[in-house]
Amino acid sequence: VVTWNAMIGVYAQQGQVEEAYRMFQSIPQKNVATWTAMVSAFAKNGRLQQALQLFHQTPHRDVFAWNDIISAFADNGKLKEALHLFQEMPCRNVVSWTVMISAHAEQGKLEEAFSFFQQMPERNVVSWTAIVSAFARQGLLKEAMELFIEMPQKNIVSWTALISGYGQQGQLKEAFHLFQQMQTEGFSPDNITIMSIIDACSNHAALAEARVIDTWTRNSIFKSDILLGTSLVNMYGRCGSIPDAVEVFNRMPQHSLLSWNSLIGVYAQHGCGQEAFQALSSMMLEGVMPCNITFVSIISAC
RNA sequence: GCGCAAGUAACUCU
Repeated sequence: VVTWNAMIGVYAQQGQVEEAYRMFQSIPQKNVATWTAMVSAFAKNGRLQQALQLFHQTPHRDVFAWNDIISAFADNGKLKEALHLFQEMPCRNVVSWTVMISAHAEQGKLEEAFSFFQQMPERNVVSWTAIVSAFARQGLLKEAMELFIEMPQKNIVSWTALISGYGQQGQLKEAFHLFQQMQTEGFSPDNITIMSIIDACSNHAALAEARVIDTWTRNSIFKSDILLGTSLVNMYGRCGSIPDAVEVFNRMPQHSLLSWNSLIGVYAQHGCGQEAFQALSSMMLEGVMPCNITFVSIISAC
């Protein structure tokens, strides 16, 4: 049963809801976890009705099952229903409360989110991070920072939430300072941390900072992947530096269609038709087939 | 033991 439950989760993650459901039906002895996994599978693929229906059929619903369906409603923007279920549920745990925090934060209802945070009987690092993130995303950096300082334990997610808040507000120096500080305190940034800084540099056309983060990814023991490389290319494009964009691109061990599109897009932004065409033939030499987006970029480069 | 909650994100146009 344990294995089956896990497989439902795997199918769900890949968007194979039908497969998951077929498997679910064939499982002889289901437990609550089986049902919850299936409800979650429906929910994550936007099948709220089926999720709800199955939830109602679930025997011996526990707090996990309840949290799951509440979170499903919340994810689909049905805050009212989520709240109602939260009030109806027989018992709540820290996850239930945290779902309410993030659900309200998502809708911009910061006051409510904070009120849930204050009312909850106990908090963990996830609930703290949820509230820090809520304030940070709204640009209330002072409040976010205060809560961050106050939180008893931090992890990489908490740090990233705060950093990305500063990044989105264009407070790059502060974002970088936090980036340093997190490492001083023993936390290694991951792809998500880096991506949020890249995004900040891109959106604020901060070339100097862009180079700092690029250099960091090069010098640290850090598994950079295609997605990150592609984002660096885009970042340099938005910061207006073609040479830097080309250099990161060439440094990438693998290029996907999207990486090529990004490079060509950078050329396009700067009207470099010649280079765009060269890139087009290079990509085909590498065996990557251009798509319509590629051609749109090529055309606009000319 | 399995199922629920927190951080970022792609390329063109919008």
